Amino acid sequence: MTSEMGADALKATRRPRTDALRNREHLLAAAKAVFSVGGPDASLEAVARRAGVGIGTLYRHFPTREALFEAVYRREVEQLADLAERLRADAAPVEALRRWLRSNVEFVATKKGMAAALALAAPGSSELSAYSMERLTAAVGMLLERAAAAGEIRGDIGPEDLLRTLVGMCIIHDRPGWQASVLRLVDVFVDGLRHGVRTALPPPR
Amino acid sequence: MTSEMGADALKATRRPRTDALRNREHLLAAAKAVFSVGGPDASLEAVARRAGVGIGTLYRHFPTREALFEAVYRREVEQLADLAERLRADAAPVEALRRWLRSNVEFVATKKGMAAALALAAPGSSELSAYSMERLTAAVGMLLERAAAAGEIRGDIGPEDLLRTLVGMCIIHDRPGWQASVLRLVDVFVDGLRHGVRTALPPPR
DNA sequence: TGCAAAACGGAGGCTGCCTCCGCATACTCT
DNA sequence: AGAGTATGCGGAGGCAGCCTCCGTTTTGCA
Repeated sequence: MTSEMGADALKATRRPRTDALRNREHLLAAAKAVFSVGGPDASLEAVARRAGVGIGTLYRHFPTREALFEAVYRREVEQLADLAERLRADAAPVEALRRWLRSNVEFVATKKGMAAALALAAPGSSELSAYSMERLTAAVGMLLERAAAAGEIRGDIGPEDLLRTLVGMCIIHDRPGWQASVLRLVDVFVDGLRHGVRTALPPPR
Repeated sequence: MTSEMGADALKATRRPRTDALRNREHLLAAAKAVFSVGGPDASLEAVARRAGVGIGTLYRHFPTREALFEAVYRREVEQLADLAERLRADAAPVEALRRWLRSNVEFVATKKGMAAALALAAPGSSELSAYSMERLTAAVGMLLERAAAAGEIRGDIGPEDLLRTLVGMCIIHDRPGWQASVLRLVDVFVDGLRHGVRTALPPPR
């Protein structure tokens, strides 16, 4: 606690062992594969087996199922966030929003079970996927606000709502050709956003 | 197969024992309660315990988790289908559609974990909830077609898509006040449906 | 009243979750 | 280079839930 640990105690901790890093990578790759097929309830022991490590090792690296999830998706989420940034520069407000949503559909398409996993994760444990939701919310929120500021869409729809709607649209589909349906739904929704700006508020009741 | 079973063989089978009927009711009530709290992965043994029957009895009545699910929801689904029928008589096409969707949100609001359960059930086993989906699809499809035939909404959105979108909108929400958000989302979507009818097809890309 | 069909219920085998701890290994310091 | 030790490994084991199977009990019909 005192003496030689001194000032650099924070960074002086030994850097992780190479085998630990290697195993961590193996686990992430295995988890991605297993969850993609088996969905959110896939066996963690199967993940460990596939990664070629013991179950104990899995739990040391990722103490909870949710922690593993979040780690797997962190990178993918980054990509989506970056895409939003790029679209902001490249496209007109509403069009950028529309394209981002469409890209999201394609992204989900490659994941199968993962969409459900992510969706269920959010409400399940309050801790889980805080990062992912936060990042995506910020990304889409930026696009939303820009379009709203430009007066092109109604301004009372929040980024969380939009994200949830999107996830919901994707979550059930498993039959071939579902992507076309969802893309159409996205267009309908975006049209609805634009429409709302004209009539101020839609007739209640 | 022949002789005295004769013509009324179909109805001549002994009618179910009273205890069997009673236990079945108990199981359905228990399942509704347990699933509402614990979500789709709640313990079936907990359901049996709550119903005051053995686990074997549960499995005899409902051979699979999905069968139990479907049975629980059959009645609730009926109510929604009936509502669609009533709205058809009472409201203008688009307004009927909007109200039905809004009622659905309120319905889901009282179920908590059940929404996720239903959503996950559909893709999980091909057999499951066939009835429910079919019934609701028919109900909302009727409203959709009526509005489309009246030329008030675009015609290329199917009832399944609409249902999935709706479920998706509801699925994540757990915080207080979420209903208001979802009701707004529903309005946005309906606006989008109406808007689409004017511009024929939205600009792709 | 008697008896067979129908239903009951829980023991038991299986799998997955997660913890715990003795053993192996890779850094660090001399 | 060598030794010492923190760090990581991995699986055994306890627990809970899933589902099956079968001996026992109950009920309805004759």
